Amino acid sequence: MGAAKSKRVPRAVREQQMLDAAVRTFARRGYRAASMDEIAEGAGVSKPLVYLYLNSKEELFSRVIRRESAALVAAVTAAVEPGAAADRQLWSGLKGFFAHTAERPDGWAVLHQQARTQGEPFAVEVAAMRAEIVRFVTVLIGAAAKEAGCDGELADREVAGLAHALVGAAESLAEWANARTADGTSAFGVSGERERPTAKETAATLMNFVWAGLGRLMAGERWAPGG
Amino acid sequence: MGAAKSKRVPRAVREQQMLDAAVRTFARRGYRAASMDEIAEGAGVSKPLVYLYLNSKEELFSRVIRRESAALVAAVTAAVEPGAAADRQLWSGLKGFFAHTAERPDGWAVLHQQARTQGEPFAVEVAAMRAEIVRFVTVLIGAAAKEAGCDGELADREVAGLAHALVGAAESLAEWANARTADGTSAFGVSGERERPTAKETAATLMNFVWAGLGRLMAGERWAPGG
Amino acid sequence: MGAAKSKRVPRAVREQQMLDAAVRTFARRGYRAASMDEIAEGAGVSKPLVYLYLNSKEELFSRVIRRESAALVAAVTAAVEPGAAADRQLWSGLKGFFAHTAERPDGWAVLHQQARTQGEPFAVEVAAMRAEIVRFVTVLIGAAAKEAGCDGELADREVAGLAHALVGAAESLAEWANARTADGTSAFGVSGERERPTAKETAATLMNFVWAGLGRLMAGERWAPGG
Amino acid sequence: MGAAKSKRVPRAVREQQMLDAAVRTFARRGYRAASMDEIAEGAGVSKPLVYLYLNSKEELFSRVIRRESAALVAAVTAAVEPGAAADRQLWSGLKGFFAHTAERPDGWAVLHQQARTQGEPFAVEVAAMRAEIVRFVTVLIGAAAKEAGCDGELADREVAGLAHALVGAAESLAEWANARTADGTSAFGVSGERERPTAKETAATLMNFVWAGLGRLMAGERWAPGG
DNA sequence: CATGAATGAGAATTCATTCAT
DNA sequence: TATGAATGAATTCTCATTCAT
Repeated sequence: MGAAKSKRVPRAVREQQMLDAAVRTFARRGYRAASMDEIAEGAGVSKPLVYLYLNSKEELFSRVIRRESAALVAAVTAAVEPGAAADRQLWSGLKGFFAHTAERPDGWAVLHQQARTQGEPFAVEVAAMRAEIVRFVTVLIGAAAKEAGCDGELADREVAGLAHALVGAAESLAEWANARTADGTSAFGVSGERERPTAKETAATLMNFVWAGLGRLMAGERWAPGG
Repeated sequence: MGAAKSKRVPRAVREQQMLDAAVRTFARRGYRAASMDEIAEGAGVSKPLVYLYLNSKEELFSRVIRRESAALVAAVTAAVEPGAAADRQLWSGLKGFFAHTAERPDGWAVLHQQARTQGEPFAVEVAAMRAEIVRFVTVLIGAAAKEAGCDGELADREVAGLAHALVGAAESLAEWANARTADGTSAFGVSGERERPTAKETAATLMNFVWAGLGRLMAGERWAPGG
Repeated sequence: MGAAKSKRVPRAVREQQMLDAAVRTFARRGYRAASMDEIAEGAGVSKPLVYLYLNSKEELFSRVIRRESAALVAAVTAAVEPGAAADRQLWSGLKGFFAHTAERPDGWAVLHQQARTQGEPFAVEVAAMRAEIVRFVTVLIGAAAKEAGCDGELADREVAGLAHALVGAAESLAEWANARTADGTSAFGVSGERERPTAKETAATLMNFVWAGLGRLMAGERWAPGG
Repeated sequence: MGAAKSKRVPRAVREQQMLDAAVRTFARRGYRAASMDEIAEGAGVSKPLVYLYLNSKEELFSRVIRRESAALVAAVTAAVEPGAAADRQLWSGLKGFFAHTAERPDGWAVLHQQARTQGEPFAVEVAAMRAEIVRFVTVLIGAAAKEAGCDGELADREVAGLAHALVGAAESLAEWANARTADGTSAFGVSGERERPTAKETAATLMNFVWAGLGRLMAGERWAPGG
């Protein structure tokens, strides 16, 4: 386990190795339970070197959060087709999101599960990235409404709510799709009754659900307790 | 601070005091960062007594999870009207859920944020409760489909997916509605631009969104990438 | 070495044992080089107990400084005869000072050598005690001048300077008299050419020198480079 | 910060730069708290170079002590007028001493405060220099006694004691005159009520006090408790 | 002459847990 | 029923020191 013994590596490379190991460890153990010893060993270096380059556990965690945040945003951004219709943009964005989170489950776990539950210094960093994505989705939904020619039907407030719900649902699905048991194996086994869904399938499920609801709402239909 | 000094309290009562303190502490600090010292002080007893009754930190956390899980399930169960139509049952269940999580934010935080991120022994316990709720919702959606006379349109698999998404969305909203700032105060202040939403409002928002989408899906409409 | 194994000792007693060990260790090694491990072992307890009672190395050092300061001031205060003539008071105070520093060489080393060289938080505490003693000596010299009927001859500024010099000289002599080699043995051995001087002798030496100079100055005699 | 980047500097020069940085750092932080990192950075070189030239922290500190000791002795020696009367020699020596310590406060702090409190290897080195100075002063006082024609009055032992006291007093005054606050600024500010005294003033203060006392003692006058 | 990369050893501090009463 | 006294085992972080280039 750990990287193959490779001495005298340039700093930039070593730092990435350390961040890689840190992502793994933080994802599996959580911020507090992760030990710098384990991270150093995972990176194939001694602890002092980790401190020399990353200064402290707190800063290391911050660096991890920032790197994974940036990677996620980049993946989603790269996936969308700029000029396309709103629904296509949303669709491609979702595919990109699910593909990225499936590819880097540890990174996603750190962002979604660990960073958000560690309070002030860290939760804020993830919140910022999340806000950026919500904003993007809000714009898309607004555009879709306009394209559908139903400007007045959806209040801004409602659009924002929908965006928030959509993002939340996507996060939930991503977590579920990447679920893994404690021993690190996938929760979807050959012996299990179902296979791990592909990013495309997951995106379709969500898109389907959301777009249908959206259509009705734009048509002015609401649910009421009385009904 | 803590309970007023009261000696010779019967065991059952003391245990509840301890669990109360533990919920508070685990919610605010997380499992690892919470110290048995703080919990004992919060309960107004000495540490050895906590160990005498609850045996270990791990067992204490388990007990907390089980107590809060049971309370949540009980609250939701008590809220639904047994004989009513599926949509009304869902609606009242959601109200019950949001009301309970709003009333016991620490309990919800322990279940949703802390227990799930601590791996094997604990995550499993919450997962069991969650599965129970998902099953309940699945039945409701199935019933709704039958009531709407569209048996064949929704595959079982799809129903399950919808139930999962619905539960996930509800969790997301509950977390958001109970958000608190680092200093422990509510994120929705008198001076803020918006008030903390009531359980009823939150339930309505979700119900609206979900029911609309559900209706369309049951009518056989789907979104397809082809546009 | 260390206290005999004695379990279950009341807190107040244990704290004194810890402070005793700390004085020894700080005196021999200096603040930085002293390890909490060594102090704990010296006190015959485990490290966590030291932290439980004294909180941190810094606070432990503070407590040591305050305890030793108080003991020194108490010893000097107890030694002077309140109603006596100024010179007798000075004499008895000096005897008390040298006796105390001879009896507790480690305490004196901590105050005089270690605390003063550790900067802000600690140096200030010793400085306060020292200032108290300088003030006391200043008053005595002033009284002596008045008794000798030479009010105008000695300016206040000069009196203060003399007090300062006198205290400095006493400190210097105390350090010298208690000098010990690195292996902890007295610097004045049987085989050496001289015995360690008694407190009385040291006091006499200083008193003699100071009083003589003081007399001349009060008589208005000064040294001038031209001479 | 540190010296301007200048490559390929001859060894002798580099060593002095390192010693300069070391004096600064040891004076401000103490032996233990001073880090080789800080010293290297202060000297504007890499750490390995420091080790290449000075071998170890211990040896570096030794070199510092020896350099500063030698400088101090040289300054005092250069100041005295060889053929002059004893009192003039003492006077000029004191002036030289105070001038030197004022000019190199860090060097003096290392000798007087740090080296003496670090035990065996270092304390001995300063002690040796100090002994040399005490011997010099002893000779001067003896000469003065002879000049004053009072050979028998002062026992050798007493002369030695006086020399010791005189040196101690001088050290004390030097420390006091060079006192600096924690933030590194002089304790005597423009805004303060008094200016930092000049070397000449400090020397006069001490000379005055000592010479007066000395005179009386040589005249055979003693203080006795019986008073 | 000079340095970027790397580490073994040890420091302070915390915490879950137990013992004796 | 209840607790003051006590500790083994980590954990984060620092530092003097060396190697390969």
